[in-house]
Amino acid sequence: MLSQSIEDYLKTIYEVESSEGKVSTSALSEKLGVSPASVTSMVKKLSERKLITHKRYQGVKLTPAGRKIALEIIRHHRLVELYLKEALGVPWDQVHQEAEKWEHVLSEDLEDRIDKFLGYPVTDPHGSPIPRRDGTMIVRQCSALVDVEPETLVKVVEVSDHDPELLRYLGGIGLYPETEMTVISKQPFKGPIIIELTGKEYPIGRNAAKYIMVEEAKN
Amino acid sequence: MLSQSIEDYLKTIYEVESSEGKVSTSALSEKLGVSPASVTSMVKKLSERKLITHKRYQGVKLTPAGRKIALEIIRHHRLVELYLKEALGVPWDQVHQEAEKWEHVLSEDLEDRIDKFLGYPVTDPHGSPIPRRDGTMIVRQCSALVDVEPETLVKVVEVSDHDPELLRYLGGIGLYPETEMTVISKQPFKGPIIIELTGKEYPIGRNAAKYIMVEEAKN
DNA sequence: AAATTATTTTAGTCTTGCCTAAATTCTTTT
DNA sequence: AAAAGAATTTAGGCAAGACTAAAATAATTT
Repeated sequence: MLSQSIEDYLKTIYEVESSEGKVSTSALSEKLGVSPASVTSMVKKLSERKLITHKRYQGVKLTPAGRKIALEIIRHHRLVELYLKEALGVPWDQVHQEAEKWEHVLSEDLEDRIDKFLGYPVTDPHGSPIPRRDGTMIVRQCSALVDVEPETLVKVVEVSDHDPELLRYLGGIGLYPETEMTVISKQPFKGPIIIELTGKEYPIGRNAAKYIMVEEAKN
Repeated sequence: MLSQSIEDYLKTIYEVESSEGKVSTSALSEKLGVSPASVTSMVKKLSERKLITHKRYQGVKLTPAGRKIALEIIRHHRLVELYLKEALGVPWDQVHQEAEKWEHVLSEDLEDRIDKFLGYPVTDPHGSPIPRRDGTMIVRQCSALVDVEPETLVKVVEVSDHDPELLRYLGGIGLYPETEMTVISKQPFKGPIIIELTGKEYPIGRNAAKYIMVEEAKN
């Protein structure tokens, strides 16, 4: 059995690896809310257990074994998120923090029951793909809303779950995964991006727009 | 926030207090699967926090504050047991071990949602009463099956959840809380108790019969 | 290239919750 | 009432996982 701490590290390493490529001690320190020194010592332990590889001063990489575990945890997390929303009506801005705790206590049996209950879903409430049980995951090609040219019809693929406030705002205007919308304009001087959705226009800050992933919709 | 360990201690103290009256270090040591010395040191800590009172060599007692917490944990445990059975079809002999983990990670919000989903239930799948949110609990008057005189019609009130094997056996013969059955005879020399249930007769070992609580049914 | 700054690692501590072995205290038996 | 036995507590340690402060290394600026 792995400790909750180890599971959190592996999950976070996977996430940083996907979003930033390189996984530095300081990045982990920041994401995990733990001192850099603590990261160094845990990194040492994970290396000894062959869950990651590490070269001093050069960041870490998951081994296949480590990646498998990371994806199991992420699978738990995303299944739980969707389950809480579907079965218990938990609002989508709250599912993340609940799932942070549940992901560590989900048995295989319960995982299967939840998976079945949900009809073997492929994405969570934020549009993130749910890893399959065998440790594979289908990643959809998409770009950040902030990088899209104006006058493009796009479909929302995924929204970051890290900021509940953003999620509440987006939910409020009806912006969910699979929603189609048009990018109207990008205001100058780092101003907001204006989108049109169900006939109305809304501003989205550039920063927020980094966390909204979209794909071009065929017209 | 209380550690999982502290929550387990308080819950166990409550349970031993109810079933045995006195709560000795060794009883806790046994139930918690921990050395007596470890119990002593945790007891010291819980006393300092005013969650229990303790007189050297004389056992411990919950304070009102400690009892409140114990009942919250037990409420979580029992709600989760019932939820897993009702919502996800987990067999009644497995819900206990799952709930042992979930009870520690259930938020107030989720507790309420589950409670509502279940229609504000008053007992768990084993017939144990679910404590109310205010820390009160209704205890039903009942006696152990092993103490019932033959030729009595009884109704099952509660079955201990500590032994999955027993639960599977009982489930197999259709013996659940609220089931009515007749005690036919008690075989001599500590032999089994014979009960009749839906027209068939079944033997129940004396030891098992200690863990089946019943009340006299009005004929 | 040297100096400054930023990142990472080492060294040494702390807390929690467990352990074993030994000492104490209570209980029961003789 | 003394001895034997059982239960409890004390003493001293260990592992996990965090911390701070200081040292080492890398990266950037001058």
